[in-house]
Order: sequence, then structure tokens, then C-alpha cells
Amino acid sequence: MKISELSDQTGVSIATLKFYLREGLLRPGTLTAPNQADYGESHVRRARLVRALREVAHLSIAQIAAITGALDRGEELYDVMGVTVDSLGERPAAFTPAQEAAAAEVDRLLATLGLPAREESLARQQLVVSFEAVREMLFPGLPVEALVPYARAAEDVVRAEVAATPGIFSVDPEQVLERAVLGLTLFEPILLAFRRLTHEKLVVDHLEGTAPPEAGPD
Amino acid sequence: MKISELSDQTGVSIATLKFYLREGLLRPGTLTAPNQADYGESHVRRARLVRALREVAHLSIAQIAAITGALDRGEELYDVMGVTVDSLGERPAAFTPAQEAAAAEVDRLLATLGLPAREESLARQQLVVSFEAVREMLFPGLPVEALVPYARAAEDVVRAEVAATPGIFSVDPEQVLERAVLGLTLFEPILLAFRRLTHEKLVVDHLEGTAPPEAGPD
DNA sequence: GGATATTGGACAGTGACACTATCCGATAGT
DNA sequence: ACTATCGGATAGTGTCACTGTCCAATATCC
Repeated sequence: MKISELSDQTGVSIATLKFYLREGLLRPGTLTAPNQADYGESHVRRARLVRALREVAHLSIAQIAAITGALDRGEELYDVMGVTVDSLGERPAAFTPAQEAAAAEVDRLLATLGLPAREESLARQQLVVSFEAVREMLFPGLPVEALVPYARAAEDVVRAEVAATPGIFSVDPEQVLERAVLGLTLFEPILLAFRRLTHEKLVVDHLEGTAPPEAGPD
Repeated sequence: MKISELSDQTGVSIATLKFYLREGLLRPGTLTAPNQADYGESHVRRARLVRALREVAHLSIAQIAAITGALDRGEELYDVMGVTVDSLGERPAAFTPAQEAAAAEVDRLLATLGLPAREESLARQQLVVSFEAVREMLFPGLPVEALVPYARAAEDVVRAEVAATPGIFSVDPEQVLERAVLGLTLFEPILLAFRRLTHEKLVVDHLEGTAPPEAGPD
């Protein structure tokens, strides 16, 4: 398969495919001549993966490069997941004192929840930054325990995901990693969309006089 | 308060504040002279809101402008929430046929869940796009019902949020809207971070041979 | 076998984005 | 009086994700 066919099958323009090749998101095809390369099914899957990561999960090229790099280096599932989780987060930047304090509390919570908390985990970092922002702007003095419902909700969806994919760990190993990456990223927008819609519904309900029980008579 | 003080109190550079003024994210201060303006507490809050939306929620200036615009126009909570929910989503772009089909199913699901599904809702759009991507790349033929756990999880967290903020609808009306926007956006990264950490834990557990049963004793 | 199209690869250019810098004449503070 | 800072307008910067152009070397069609 040459690049024009790869382009046809994936809907990605040749110019963009070349760009991905340059950036290392796509492995070079096997050269059959100085100016003739051959691409296979794995290239098609990879190109689609990159597009999904760009358009659905909104990752940057650099973030995707980190993931495909781990994939191409043949790393273990654990490492690929770690890299992917980190790719979804943001650049470090040192914590402010307030964030340091929040970090300590967050770590404590994560420990009681039995969640991993690699020091450099960007998910942990994101948790700290957001939690601190919430405390500063929305609920001063909010205890970390207030985050437990979010952890529970996350646990519930992950449990549902596992239940829905019984064979996940026993499929073609070449594709397990890709699928894990896709599963991790593609469902994020779904979860957020439902939360947003639920918030909207909440307001609608309120305006219709169906004030939630807890809330005052306003 | 003049612009330099506003800058000091918010940590936003004068150049950036001027940029926000130009873009309409920040209302102009009251002029006391052709080149002297006075800013107040609401400007401090607004500048902080903009920063939180940029740095924590990762919204673009255009998305933030849509939100602050609704805020400044004095729109009702319902409209502000709608605008905010939409700001969190992405550009429309016409649906592909496959997405149209997915949209019909998603709408059916939303109806049974009692969630609002404004045709132009970007949350709905995001749901459709992501669901279709999942079906195309991960689980061909996946029924929409598979999304129910996500809706349930979202409902759970929103319920917890409402329970945690009893007086939400009966506070200073000027700030209710700002707080609603912050609540909607600031907790998103938290929910996602927990899901990512839970996925990581899942893999660790698996590697240790502790294949997750239905519900662990935890 | 000769004309035309396409290829892989290198490199320059583009448009959007979020600032950042510079300049201006007017005013504030000392 | 004189320096610093002001608001406002305009231009410039760096990054990002492509996109376009050029090249000599094939491939393809007649």
C-alpha cells in the first residue's frame, strides 16, 4: 500500500501523513525503492488512532508522540498506560505553596483510596491543581474528602468498563495496547458530556420549581 | 483601583489585562479621566475567573468570551449554563452519516434518561462524536445503552455536588452565576484525573494477578 | 519506449491563537 | 517641574498543526 492509498483509507491527507511521518507518529513504510515505500494495516490503524486522539481526545501532537513512542518501543501495558495517563495531563510547573499543601492532602486521600500516586503522575498533578483552584475560588477550606464522590464515580465507570470488556487482556497483544489507549481517552468526553447535560437538567428542574430537597426555599 | 493594582491582586500581567479588556473578557473600568480608569472587586473576581477558565479548564479565549458575554449581558442562570456547557464543547461541523445514526440513538438514550438534548447542544454533539468514534474504533455495534453507566456516574457526582452546596440558589445573585460556571468547569479535571488513576490501578492489579472480581472487598 | 503522473523526502509558508512589546500623549505623585 | 505610570492603539512574537512547493526518482499508461 502506498501513501495515496493510506490516505484514501484513513481520510488523512497525504501532506498530513507526511507530517506525521516526520514527527514520528507514524512509522516509515518499508522502502522498495529510494522513492517508493510500502504501508500496511498497522499503518492504517495507527493513522486512525492518531486522528482519534487529535479530534476526539484533543491531544496535541507532542502528547500523541509520547504515546505512539511508547507503543513503538514495545513497552509493557503498564508503561504505556502510565505514559498515556501522563499525556492526558499538562506540563508540570512547580507547585505554589498552597498547591503543595493541597498535594499533601490529595496524597493522603489517594492512599486511603488505594490509588497509585506516582510523584510525577500528571493525573495527580491535575488533581492537585484543580482541587486547589476549587478551594481558592469556590469553597475555601473544602476538605479533600469532598472529592470522594468523584473517586467513587470514576471507580464505578471503570468497573463497568472492565465488565463490558471481559477479554481485554487476552486479545492479540499488538492491539491490546492500542485499545487500552483508546478506551482510556475516547470515553472521557462521554463522561464529561453527561455531567454537563446533568447540570443543565438540574437548572431546568430548579426553574420549574422542583428545587432539590437539600436546597433552601430561596 | 487602577490597572497595576488589579494586576498585583490577580497575578495577571498588565499587558494581559489590557488584552482581556480588548477582547471584552473584562469590562472597562470607570474612567475618572481620559487616561485613568477605576477597577473594583468585580474586576478582581472576573480576572481570576478568566484565569481559572484558561489554566484549569483549558478554555480558549473565544470560549471564555462567550461565557463572560452571557454573564455581562445579565442573562438568566439557565442561559448562562447553556452557554457555558456549549463553550466546553467544540465546533459543530456537519455530522457524517455514521454520526447521524449515532445521534438518533444518543437522542433516544437522552430521552429515556430525562436529559435535555437541545439540537445545538455541544455536549450532545460531543457525546455523538465520541460514541461514534468508540463504535468505529473500539466496539463495533456497541449499543447506546452501554453509555448508561457514564450517565449514572455523572448523575451521582452532580447529586453529590448539589448536596454539598445547599444554598447555591440563594446567594448573592451576582455571584451565583460565576460560581455555577466555576462548579461546572473546575470539577471536570478532577473527575477525569480519578478515572485515569483508577485505570492505572486496574492495570497494576491485573499485573499482580489480582484480576478484578465484580466488586472487590476493597 | 516515451510521455505523464505519482512517489518519498526536504523545507518553506500559512493561519490561528494567546499573548507581549512598543509607542503615544495625558495625568498622578513628589 | 519632572519623572513614573496611566489608558489605549498598534504591531510583533512564539507556538502549533498543518499545507504547499520543489526535487529527482520511479511507476504507469499508451
